[in-house]
Amino acid sequence: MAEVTQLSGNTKVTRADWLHAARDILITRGVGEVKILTLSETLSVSRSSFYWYFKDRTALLNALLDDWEATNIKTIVDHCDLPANGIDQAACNFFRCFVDPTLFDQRLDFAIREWARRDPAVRNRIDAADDARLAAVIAMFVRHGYAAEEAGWRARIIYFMQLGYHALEITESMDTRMARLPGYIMGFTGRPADPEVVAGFKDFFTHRVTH
Amino acid sequence: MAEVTQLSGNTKVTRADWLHAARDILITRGVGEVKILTLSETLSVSRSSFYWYFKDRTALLNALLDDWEATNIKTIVDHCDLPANGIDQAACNFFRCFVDPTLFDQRLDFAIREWARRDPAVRNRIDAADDARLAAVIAMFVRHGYAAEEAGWRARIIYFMQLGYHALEITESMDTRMARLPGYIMGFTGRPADPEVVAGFKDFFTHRVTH
DNA sequence: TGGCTACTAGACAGATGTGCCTAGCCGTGC
DNA sequence: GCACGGCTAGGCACATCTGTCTAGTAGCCA
Repeated sequence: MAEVTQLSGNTKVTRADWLHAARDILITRGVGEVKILTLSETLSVSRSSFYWYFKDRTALLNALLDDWEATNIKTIVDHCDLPANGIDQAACNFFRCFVDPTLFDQRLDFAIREWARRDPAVRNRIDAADDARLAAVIAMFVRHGYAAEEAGWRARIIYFMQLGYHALEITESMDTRMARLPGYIMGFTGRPADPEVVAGFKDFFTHRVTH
Repeated sequence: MAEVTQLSGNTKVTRADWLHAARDILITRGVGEVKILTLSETLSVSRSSFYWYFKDRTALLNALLDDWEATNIKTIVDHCDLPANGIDQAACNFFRCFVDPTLFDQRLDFAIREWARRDPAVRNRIDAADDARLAAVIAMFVRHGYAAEEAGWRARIIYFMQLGYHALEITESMDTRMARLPGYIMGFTGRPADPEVVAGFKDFFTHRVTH
């Protein structure tokens, strides 16, 4: 919620407030539930005030889509491009995106996918996002000595599996998930994981979450 | 659409017609778009006629959920339990569900998942479904000589990856998908696939689709 | 002080959806 | 041949959401 006292004039909320509230609803309830009436109630502002900041509901949705595109693609691609000593280390870099919600918001990603089912324009944009991400993962495997073909199916397994994991929205303790990490790395890369690399990832995770 | 001429009395559509139309919308547009008004228009029937077959909209949605539960869990569990000479064969049995839409409707499964985000009761039912399916896949690996722990993470990789694959709703030719099959089996099981098994699966696929 | 700008409130019209009620239609069976 | 029961049509009341229009309000600056 905005700091009302710091706003000039008669202003009660900002454009960013509308966007933020809309994003929350998009994630938790889906596009169909992103309603100006509901948002105005949660923001305690008149509904008609919305039209000062946005032309109409579509303009709001487009802004949400732009925000998603700007962050959720780049994060994965960047993490795949990070330097790594071996493929186990590289895989862990990739995993970072998926255990740290500040890096990559999977719930937002799935909300967009659901939206894409109804809107061809959104469909095109998320297809492009998947292509870009998959290309980055493939390049990661190739860089660590995998042949193009093997890199292709390994990249698909690791990327699709991460998506599938979050599609389930499993509520699983991080301990049990971490316990399976060496197995996952073995499965994804075909090579056993260096215990130090595994320890390093667990370290990253605990530090990320605590603060 | 129903064979109107074969219906007795003044009947124009059956309860099954309403269900079928609702299912189509649920899959293509999501729960929120399952509207009695829309359905009545596609069925060319008065909207109020709906209330003869169903108490209200909720009753219709519950019926859809029951139908999904009755088919989409059993199919996967049954295919995991099929006899197989090796794990490559067993994996192919599992894959059958995902290449034959008549066996398992992934789009329906994802429509239910989206619905679960808004409805805790649906959430519980799909969680139970995932547990049952995963248990069946784990048992499949154990039956083919994998230790419990390895069976656990391998089952998760193969099941979550299939879900992730369909979460993307990729439009990929079956040829390119089939070309990656030996690689996928290698990745999922950790063992190379018997070429005969691969050929057998391709055979199953072409025969299933052509008729 | 008084006008300007940026923003907000509330009323209105209209679209779309639900659920209920009543009247009516049409084969079937007495 | 007529009543009955299964099914349908359309109207009514009500709720929800959108977008527009007009009036109004609070700070800023001349």
